Amino acid sequence: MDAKVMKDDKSPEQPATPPARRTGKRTRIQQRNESRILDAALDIFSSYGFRGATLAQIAKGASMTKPNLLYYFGNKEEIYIAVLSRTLANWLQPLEDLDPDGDPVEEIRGYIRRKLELARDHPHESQLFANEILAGAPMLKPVLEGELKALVDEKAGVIGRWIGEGRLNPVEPRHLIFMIWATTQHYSDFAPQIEAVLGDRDDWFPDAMSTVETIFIEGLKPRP
Amino acid sequence: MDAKVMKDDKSPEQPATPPARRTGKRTRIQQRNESRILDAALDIFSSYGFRGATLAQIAKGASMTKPNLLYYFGNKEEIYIAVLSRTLANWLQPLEDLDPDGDPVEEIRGYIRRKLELARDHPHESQLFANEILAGAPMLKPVLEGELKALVDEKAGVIGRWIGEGRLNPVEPRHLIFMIWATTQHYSDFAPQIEAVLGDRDDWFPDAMSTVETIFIEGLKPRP
DNA sequence: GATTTTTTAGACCGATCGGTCAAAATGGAG
DNA sequence: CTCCATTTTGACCGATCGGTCTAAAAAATC
Repeated sequence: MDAKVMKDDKSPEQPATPPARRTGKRTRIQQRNESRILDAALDIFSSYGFRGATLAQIAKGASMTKPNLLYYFGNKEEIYIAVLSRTLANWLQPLEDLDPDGDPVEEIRGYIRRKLELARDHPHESQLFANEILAGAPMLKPVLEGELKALVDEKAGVIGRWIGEGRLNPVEPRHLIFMIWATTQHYSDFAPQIEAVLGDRDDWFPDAMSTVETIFIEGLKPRP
Repeated sequence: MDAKVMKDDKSPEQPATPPARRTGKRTRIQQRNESRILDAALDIFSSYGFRGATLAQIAKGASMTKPNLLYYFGNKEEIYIAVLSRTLANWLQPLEDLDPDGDPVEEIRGYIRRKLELARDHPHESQLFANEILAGAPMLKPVLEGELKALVDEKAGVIGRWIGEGRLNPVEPRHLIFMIWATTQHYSDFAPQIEAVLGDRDDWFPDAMSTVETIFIEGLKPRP
């Protein structure tokens, strides 16, 4: 397997292979089963990665037989790519929302909050990418070097300008972005560790948010 | 597989099964091969996790045949546990070095530096734990709830005392520790992403260190 | 209700998985 | 060199992997 997420620009979520009725549209059964498959696949792939996941697990999670699963997606890699693609947009959205014309401190506070809420509400999506990148990002590398790098470059420029105007402490903008990714995604990716250390309380969000916010905001706000 | 790293306290690194000569000591060949196996296993397990890794890969990495590998370790899980155990000490060391009697800001600066150097110099060890935890920490959970939780509780107490004395800004100490773990380990675990975004320059350390240091230190230093 | 299309699943396939075994090769001590 | 413990390996095993094929069941169309 090697690197080709997001080939077709049209029909952003259509899973390639599955049959199209004589009347061009997709059946309700198709829609239901495809989304059930992608949901189950996200569960499994996000825990075990591409190699560690098995079609049997995914089929079971989607409450169907393995051949039935392969009726909708040609092979394992196709499912994996479909899951990655479906998740990619949500993944990039919060950074895209960083507004160059907003107040620097408030924009960064908002970005942190959006990422942390994403970590709380959709941990599997974060874990999916974590597994992919740990394995060397074989499928996602082109995206990282393309779309992601472009987006980071753009937003790093914005942050750099804020710093140049003296509205934020001088830091390397790209590494600031990495830090925000790291701290927020940590609450998804290392959830078992956090639960173990905190003692399984699932109300970590307020403390996490206030601590992360304090460090970043106080760390970035220029001293008067 | 389920949860039993670190059962025997004596002989901290002895891989259980392998034969002991009539004269009690370990052969040079044993030592050489065992360490080659553990090195190779770290490479593979850290990329693909327990399930995704194969004995054939590890054997190839250790330049031996698969049955030969299984002459030294009884099965896959035994190798995995041995690798986790060998890595555990280094993993916990930096936090243990946090000195309650030191200057709070300097202690935290030192802790960040030690963790970031570890991320630069031994990325595979970080990735190994990342994979284990992403998979739900099936083997490591007892360690997380035991040793790790105890260590974090202790050091959180220290940080809490510093905060009580007004020597650090008020944050939740455990989440501060999580943040430091997250930001530093990020440079190991997400290395492909960082390289992709930065454009493959491998001199990220200085910028990373100064940015991380600025945010944390300025974020924690009480305003006069 | 008949017919055609879409969906489902049982049986099965070669490849690879983790692991075994017995026999050959090697190493070290006398 | 001899002898015996240690190490190495080729052949092999059942289970599971991703994936195929075919035929029946179920929907949709007429």
